Amino acid sequence: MKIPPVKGTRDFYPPDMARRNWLTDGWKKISLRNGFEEYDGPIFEYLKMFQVKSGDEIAEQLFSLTDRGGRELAIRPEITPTLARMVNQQINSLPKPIKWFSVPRLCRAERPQKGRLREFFQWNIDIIGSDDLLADAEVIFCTIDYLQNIGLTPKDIVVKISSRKMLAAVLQTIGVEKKELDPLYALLDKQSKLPQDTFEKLLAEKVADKTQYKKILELMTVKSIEQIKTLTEQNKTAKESVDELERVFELLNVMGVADFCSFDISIIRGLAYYTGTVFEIYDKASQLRAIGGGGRYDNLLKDFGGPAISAVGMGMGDCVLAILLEEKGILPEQLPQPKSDYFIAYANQKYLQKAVEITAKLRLAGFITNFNYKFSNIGKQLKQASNQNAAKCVIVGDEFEKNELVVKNMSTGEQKLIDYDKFISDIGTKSK
RNA sequence: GUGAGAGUAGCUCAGCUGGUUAGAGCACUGGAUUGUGGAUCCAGGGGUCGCGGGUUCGAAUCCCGUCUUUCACCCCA
Repeated sequence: MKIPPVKGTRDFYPPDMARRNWLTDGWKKISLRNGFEEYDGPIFEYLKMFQVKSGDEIAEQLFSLTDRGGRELAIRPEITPTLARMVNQQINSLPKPIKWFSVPRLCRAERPQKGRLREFFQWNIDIIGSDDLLADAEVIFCTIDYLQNIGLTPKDIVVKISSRKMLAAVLQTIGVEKKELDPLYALLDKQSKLPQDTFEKLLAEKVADKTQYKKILELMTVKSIEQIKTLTEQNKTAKESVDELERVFELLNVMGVADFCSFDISIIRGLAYYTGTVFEIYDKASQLRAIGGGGRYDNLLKDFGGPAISAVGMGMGDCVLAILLEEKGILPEQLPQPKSDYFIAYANQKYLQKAVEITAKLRLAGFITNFNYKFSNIGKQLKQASNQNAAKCVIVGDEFEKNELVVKNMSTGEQKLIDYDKFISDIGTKSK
């Protein structure tokens, strides 16, 4: 019986696994150098956990199960609720700000399409317990640090940044009621995906007041923060939020990553819990869906039964990123060759035993070492050695009668006779 | 949930206006080469042409259904 792989999942054959590791190792390396510590949680949680901040529609896109004790569980579709739970549990003993990162494997029962699968990996970084704009800037910097590190430039990607707080304040000065904000966000967020006339039509349906409608439309065309200052009569919150956003850009400039960043009023993010800075990373051509995104959220911990502590975070999935890197020719280049240190060849079946012994000694000393189970001629064994990218090949042959081995450097082709005892005593230990 | 395209060897695909035994490249195995690799040449293994039904003397090829997959919509934490 042939059982196919499950829809929306991937098999990672060794070359794929090498790429995946290259990607996730990069996430980890950059997180650490930006001062984040790694955490992880269980791959499943109570179903309820994922229903707290989102409705039933999202619950339909969960892989859920009932365990034998009747508990309703779900495989995690995101790690933020777990993070909130973990932080809440130890909130009083953790030094602030908490800077944590994770690379969880997540599952969502959505229909797969380009850049979206049912199982994927997502890099998450969060700074909890600081409302300083430095935290906002640091999260964005860390994100760019990674993207830049793997070879992407401002020609390839752009981080579009805006502020929920500012948008809310400005919309309110225009006259939009607070309770109308969320449904309006949903529409404004789609502006870039819709043809302009469709967008205008939908907006007109949503906003009955003609003056309001015009002002919103005008607001959504602004290209700089400067324009917003002059666009509306200022109220205190609006002014404050504009200053804050400018401060974030100033910090990003100081950090030397301003080339990657641009203000974009249409960045709102679907999620209701964002309260301040919001940002999304896109490929420059905007051909792909967002590579990642994040922002400041003030109520998340509280929603999970903790204190009202401000936080800012970012999430980036592996699917879209991999597509972009593939297109840019970065991923294939980076594919690490499986590399071994030694290949032990034997010229005659009677030396097999010795070859096994040498292999074991080298392995115990930390060297990646291989040999062939089945005897074949030296040419074949050398071919195998080069296929395995062995740095050196040791040949156990008739020289061994004189207590000698042939050690061949596989890249130069150079080979020499080495006394067996000397070879063994010189093995040393490979630094790990 | 809605719509469109695609399923032929391990992979990428050709063959498709029906016609004998279904092909190529890459990969794999063996040989040329019984002690010297990466190259080259030769040979070999590997297929229920996604599955089921229909039309036909004859179906990989045409028709219907079904499954899978890709892409788009919805959604996007």
